[in-house]
Amino acid sequence: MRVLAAEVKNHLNTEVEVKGWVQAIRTGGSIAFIDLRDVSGHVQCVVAKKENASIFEELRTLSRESVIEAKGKAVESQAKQGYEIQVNKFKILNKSLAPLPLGVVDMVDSDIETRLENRFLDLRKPKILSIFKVQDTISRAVRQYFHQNGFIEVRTPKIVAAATEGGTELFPVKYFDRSAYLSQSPQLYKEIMMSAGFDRVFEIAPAFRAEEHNTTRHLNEFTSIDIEMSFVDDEEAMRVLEEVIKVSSKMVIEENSKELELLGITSPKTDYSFKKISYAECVKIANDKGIKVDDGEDLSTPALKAIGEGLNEFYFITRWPRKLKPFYVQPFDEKYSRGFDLQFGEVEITSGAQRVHNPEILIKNLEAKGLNVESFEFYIKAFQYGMPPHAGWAIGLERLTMVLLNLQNIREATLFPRDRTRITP
RNA sequence: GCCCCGAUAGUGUAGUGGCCUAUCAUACGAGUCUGUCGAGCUCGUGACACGGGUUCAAAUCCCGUUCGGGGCGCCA
Repeated sequence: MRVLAAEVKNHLNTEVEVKGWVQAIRTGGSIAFIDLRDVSGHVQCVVAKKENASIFEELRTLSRESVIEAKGKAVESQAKQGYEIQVNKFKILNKSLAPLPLGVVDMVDSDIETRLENRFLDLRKPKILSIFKVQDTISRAVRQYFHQNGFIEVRTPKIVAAATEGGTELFPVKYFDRSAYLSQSPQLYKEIMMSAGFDRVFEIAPAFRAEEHNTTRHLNEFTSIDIEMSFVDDEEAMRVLEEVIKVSSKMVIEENSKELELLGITSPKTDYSFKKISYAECVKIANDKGIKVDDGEDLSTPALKAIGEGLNEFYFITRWPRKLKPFYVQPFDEKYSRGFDLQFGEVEITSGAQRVHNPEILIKNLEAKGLNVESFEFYIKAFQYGMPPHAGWAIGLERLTMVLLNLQNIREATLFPRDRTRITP
């Protein structure tokens, strides 16, 4: 019966069997130690030559990162962990080649490129694994929250006929004898689900953007956590968003203390204030800090840096000018909209809004943005037979992971990032 | 789409026209060692991305190619 490395301490003075990777080998003339690592952690295994010469020989000639199974008695010892396994049975399940393309526990760090090229090895590092354990907690927390609050999980098509929002570039795909695109966002479909009467939906799914951006916060394929709610306004959507983030960071703190420590997050913040700053205020703040922004112009990265400076904190930017937001965003007045962004420092985490629910206004907005109304017919139709008022938003899972863990590059928060130059591994 | 930068052993680096037969660490290999845990010690293997040019002389300067990193725009 296999025991995980982290569980060995609960089986002292009994025979245990562990399976995993040989992380380190330290040999003396007649005693050999190996650190065996699995998903839970690592444990020291020891063999003395005089007690078992053949195992001793086999152990000392192993290559690092080979996969083995070892049986023996778990005992208290002078090992750093306070216990170890005295191996009496041992089997190599698969040898590793040497030297390794990158060291799993070496003193020297590798470049991000080397790491991503050899991601299977990079991911063996307990610290890197921790990122994805935390990401798992986040997605579990948001799912749990949604299910507890009346949301239905849905799946919308990722192959679409045309651009949904304009603006961003799409990846074309061949669809039999027609051309189609990879979906940039489930926006139109989750709104149609409001017309369908599902009341509240969420979807956690990939989104594809064909922009040739080359930054530490953009991916060409990312995971979008999308929601849409009927009969609510922008304020309620922001309240739900705030709760979702609080609930997930709380669960991370509760369940991932070991991982947070490995990642160097010693005192995770819990009391985010979720201040609301209007677009107009943001323009003023940026200009006061010497970053010129004209009223009505989009907030540039330097402007967002100035606004987010020193704010190690989530905050909303609300009341965006209508002309800066997509056609489906509900107007607030002549000039402003009910669209909002959630920022963490300079990074945009979420974009959301109360949506237009009146089909005439929708058509007017489409025309005003220069979009082809005909190609949105399937969508507009859903508005013409009883569409409730609704609001929603989308969070980038990788971006959320990134800011909660203070990662410097979004690729760190993705197993196999798809960026400007990478489609493999 | 625009702009900037980089490429030296498996990994990460030093190097600024001659002292480079290329530094150091780590990894790897051999040896040594009964309690290691970043093991120690001895010895060894191993690299200037590719192509052209300048020069008496190029890792170093120039041009091109390839690969990569980053900033802006845009966005999650």
